Amino acid sequence: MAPRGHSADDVARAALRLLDDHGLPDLTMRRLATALEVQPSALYWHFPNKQSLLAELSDRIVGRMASGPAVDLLVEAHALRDALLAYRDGAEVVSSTLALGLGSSLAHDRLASAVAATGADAETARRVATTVLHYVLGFAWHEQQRLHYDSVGVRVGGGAAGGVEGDSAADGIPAAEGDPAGLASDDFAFGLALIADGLRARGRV
Amino acid sequence: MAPRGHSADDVARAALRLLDDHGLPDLTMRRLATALEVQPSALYWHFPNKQSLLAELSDRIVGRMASGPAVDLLVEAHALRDALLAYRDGAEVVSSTLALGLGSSLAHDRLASAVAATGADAETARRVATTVLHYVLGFAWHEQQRLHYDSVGVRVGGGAAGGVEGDSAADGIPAAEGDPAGLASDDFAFGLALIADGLRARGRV
DNA sequence: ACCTGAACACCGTTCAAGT
DNA sequence: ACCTGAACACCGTTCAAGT
Repeated sequence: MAPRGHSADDVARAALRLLDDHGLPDLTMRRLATALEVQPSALYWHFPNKQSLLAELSDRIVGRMASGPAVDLLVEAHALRDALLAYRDGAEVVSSTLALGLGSSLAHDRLASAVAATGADAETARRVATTVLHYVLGFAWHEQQRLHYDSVGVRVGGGAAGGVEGDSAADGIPAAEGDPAGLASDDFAFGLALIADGLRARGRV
Repeated sequence: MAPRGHSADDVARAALRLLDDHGLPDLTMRRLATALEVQPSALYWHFPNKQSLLAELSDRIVGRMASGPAVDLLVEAHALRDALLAYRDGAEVVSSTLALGLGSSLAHDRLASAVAATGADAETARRVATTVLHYVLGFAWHEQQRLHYDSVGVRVGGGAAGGVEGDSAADGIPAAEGDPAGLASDDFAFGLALIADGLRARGRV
């Protein structure tokens, strides 16, 4: 019953479970060690540091995108969003990992392939993929954050006083009012279609 | 000489300086307190917690966008990027703050105004602004991260082993090869123009 | 109004040593 | 190959008390 002899895969799977159950702030090396019934230091035999563990989680999350050939940009973008939303705080994990230059390039590669399939040159495909990737990551992160503290009921107003005399509304990003679980999807599809239209318009010129 | 009687503005300014000089990971409440020659607990008289302090910094960074009427989407988007890049780790601070639903909506508002100025309805303006906002934040964050560890010389390769048998290249996001300080700007303008083209194409339909 | 002192409950990481 | 034990150098936050 006492589990001795963990693999790196065991660690990553336990971490993914901890992430999904309790969120990124609670995913600490110490809690993970407790979940695996080992000392914190034991984790460093499997991963050199926490960031490389997060990169592994990022790859597993993005890995949920289908493995067949990428043919359609909108399909791939939606698949990426679905993958990010499949785990609690998934968008933040992937976003941060990619921003650090870590993690696999699977998402970017699949988006670029889909663009290239329309006849675009490689450079254009790369750039469009970058645009869509940043859009999807940013949107999903924001969306996931709202889903989370909507469920907890937390909602914060303005910030502390400051010298800058901005008469900012200080209401955070203008919320998708009410957000009956469909509005966010509509907004997501809108932005995506906008970019796709831009790509098509480019083809006409 | 001994500085007694700090204001919230003093704290925010010192924090902004610490951020710009040493980066977000080194911006701790304890280091900030040391810089101000007070005890860490003193900071909690001015800000209820670290996140609200970061939200104030976010507002000040975004506040660098011009205060006149917003007329052009591309101009506003570039102004936002410039504001984010003006402080070390500025994109991450603003990105995280907005993802948490904190900070002012100045950036989104200005982008939306610029879109509305082209005759678009308010709903479309809101959605386009959201699309552009996420794009700019994601792009700038990624760009800033690379600028940073390019200057330090850090570059990381693949992740730790795992169960998922992905043959991923594990080289991070395909870099803007070489990156002679102009490529990133070109890529940024490309994605932006793509979205703007999409908006125009929409007008034609 | 603004701050100190002291504590609480944590972190990530290293490293010699064990089996 | 995989882990323990113990330590190092930190964190954010609270709160009574001081001036």
